[in-house]
Amino acid sequence: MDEPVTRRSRRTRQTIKMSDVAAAANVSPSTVSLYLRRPGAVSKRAGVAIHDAIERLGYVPNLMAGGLAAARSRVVGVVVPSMRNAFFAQTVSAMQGVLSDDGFQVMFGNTDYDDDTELALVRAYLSWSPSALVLTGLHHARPTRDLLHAADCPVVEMWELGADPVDLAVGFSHTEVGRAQARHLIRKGRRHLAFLGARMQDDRRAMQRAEGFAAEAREAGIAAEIVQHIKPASTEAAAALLAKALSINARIDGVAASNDTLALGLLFECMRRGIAVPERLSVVGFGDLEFSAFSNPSLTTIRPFGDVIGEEIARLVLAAVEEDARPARPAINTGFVIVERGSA
Amino acid sequence: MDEPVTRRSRRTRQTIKMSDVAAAANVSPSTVSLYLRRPGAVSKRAGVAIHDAIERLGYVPNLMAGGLAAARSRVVGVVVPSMRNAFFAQTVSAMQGVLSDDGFQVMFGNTDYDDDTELALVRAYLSWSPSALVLTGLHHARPTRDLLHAADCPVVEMWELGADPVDLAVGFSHTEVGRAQARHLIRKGRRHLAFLGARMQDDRRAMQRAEGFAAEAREAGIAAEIVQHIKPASTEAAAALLAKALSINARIDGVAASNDTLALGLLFECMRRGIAVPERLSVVGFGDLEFSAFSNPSLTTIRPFGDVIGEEIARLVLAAVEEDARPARPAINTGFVIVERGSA
DNA sequence: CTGTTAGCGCCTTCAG
DNA sequence: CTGAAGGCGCTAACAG
Repeated sequence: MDEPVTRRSRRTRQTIKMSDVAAAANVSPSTVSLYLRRPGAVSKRAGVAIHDAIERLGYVPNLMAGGLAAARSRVVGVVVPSMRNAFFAQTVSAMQGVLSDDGFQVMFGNTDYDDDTELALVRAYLSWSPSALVLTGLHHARPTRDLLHAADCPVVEMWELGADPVDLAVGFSHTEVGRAQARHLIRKGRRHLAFLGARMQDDRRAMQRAEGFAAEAREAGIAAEIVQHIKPASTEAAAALLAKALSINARIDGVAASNDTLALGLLFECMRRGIAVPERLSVVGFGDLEFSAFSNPSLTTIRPFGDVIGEEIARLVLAAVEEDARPARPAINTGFVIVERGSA
Repeated sequence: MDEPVTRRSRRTRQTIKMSDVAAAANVSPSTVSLYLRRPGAVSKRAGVAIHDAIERLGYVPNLMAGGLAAARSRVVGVVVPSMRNAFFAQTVSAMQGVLSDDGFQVMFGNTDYDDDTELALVRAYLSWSPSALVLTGLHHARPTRDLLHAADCPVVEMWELGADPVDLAVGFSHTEVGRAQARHLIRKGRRHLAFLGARMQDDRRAMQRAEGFAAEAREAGIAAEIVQHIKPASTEAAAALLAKALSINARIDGVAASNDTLALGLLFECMRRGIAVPERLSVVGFGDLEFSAFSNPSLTTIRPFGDVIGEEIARLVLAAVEEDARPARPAINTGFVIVERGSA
């Protein structure tokens, strides 16, 4: 009666296969196959019989056999820097939601901002003959790019727009985001700006925002500093950045943060130091995280549409599968909006 | 010179296969296969020749063919309620990290707290002959449970410990978390407790925490209310819950929140209403989110070890694959700690 | 340690 | 609309 230590060895079970269903339904296996792929292409009678047999037998198709024969699997490989990042979690989540409705599965992996890891993941996904590959950003190591160009499936690069995508790009311009941040601060009467960034070495897109910010300020004839902190966003990073910015120019009255986590840290630091926000200092974030509306003052920030990116990609992938081709269309700009709240 | 609309049709490319590598290395295909699976089991000479041939030809193994022949794929199916939830994102991320080092891929899906979606995902994953299935929690619809019991791969249930797991469980006791929350408040001298929960209908585990909380209080001879709000955690939910709790018992001086998002909301609501935290009211959260340390006062909370859960599961899966069996061992308790900060 | 031999379960022409 | 035939690329005994 005791539970055995080992429940069941791998080869013990025998699964029901398509030919079993065919036999039970009195049709040939290829008719079952056809029914499964295009139910309409089979006579009503056969369809019903097959459906019943599947139910009765509890048939589960073997997707590896199917994929092998078709030289294509209903798998989409997704590569993100980090799933712990709420942005990408949201996007991947949304993508998975619409893809799974069409019977597609997502395989995903984190690169942790490492090019070699990205390459390894792309290699791994490629060996599943995926229906599409989705990567984050436009930058990839050379061998990765080569693989992607040689891949016989569509490649989607997300969360960044720019020159020379492999196939498709879905996202928005981070330069424009930076410009929007600067523009907003200037519109609020701020004349001494700074962009504060945490761990921007790893994050090309944060860097692009900083550059857009600086360019917009420059064109408006306003000075703007870019101040960086090596370590990731935290209360300490925020404190260090604020101190550094103010020491460079004590008159700074408007700052953009590389992301909301940092922006929130700045808000708390300001509170601690008795710096009035937004009277003395305006703060603009990026990301519109869950907590950005909670703070006091609440955070003015930029909202990207991470879920839209995911859905849009899913739609593109589905369309590409339909056409059986790698589309080369203009990129899709999912845009962003500025969410005006208390801090700026 | 223009970019064509269609880049490459699916069947145009022909991939190089194992037999090509074998020919190039002057060995038989099975030796290549063996080399790929157990490099040590092949002579040095052959190994080097094969390695070179693979590099030179840019061979990418076809994992579907391999999986079909082996009746098993190096895929782990992971089902979570929502990837947008930082807890699960962290766990899945950690799991993916260690699994991919061993050449395993994770397929993941969100259930959005829906039993039918969970069933569909389990079905889908099963058709890939996965090395393991990882689900969240111990509760599943009947047909799902049946499928899981019949599955010929290990099944891991995570983020919850309790009676009757399918195979393995990795997580901690939410009842104990609730008890710890109550105990902490009592130790701080609080005598009028309440557990405030947002959207607990969907979240069995939050409910378990509430029950543990109430049980601990009861055993200590202290009154404890459980107050619920239908909608998910937000500033509004926090305000409503606090009002309701205080209207039930104005003397309430210690509250536990079903999660940190709600707890943070409570902190802001207290600030708004001029309720001193922790002097007048102590607040304990659950989750130890990124922002829990940021608030002012900072949030005392319970830290689960989401990443440890993920790593532990990965290790179990790897071990089970090694043994080629479904292990039936005692569950793994990853525990939790109370992080004492300003709010309680 | 290496090669030979059979499939794995399904898809995809192609006839009927 | 249905069935028969062949093969997708690889693994897993087994024999040498």
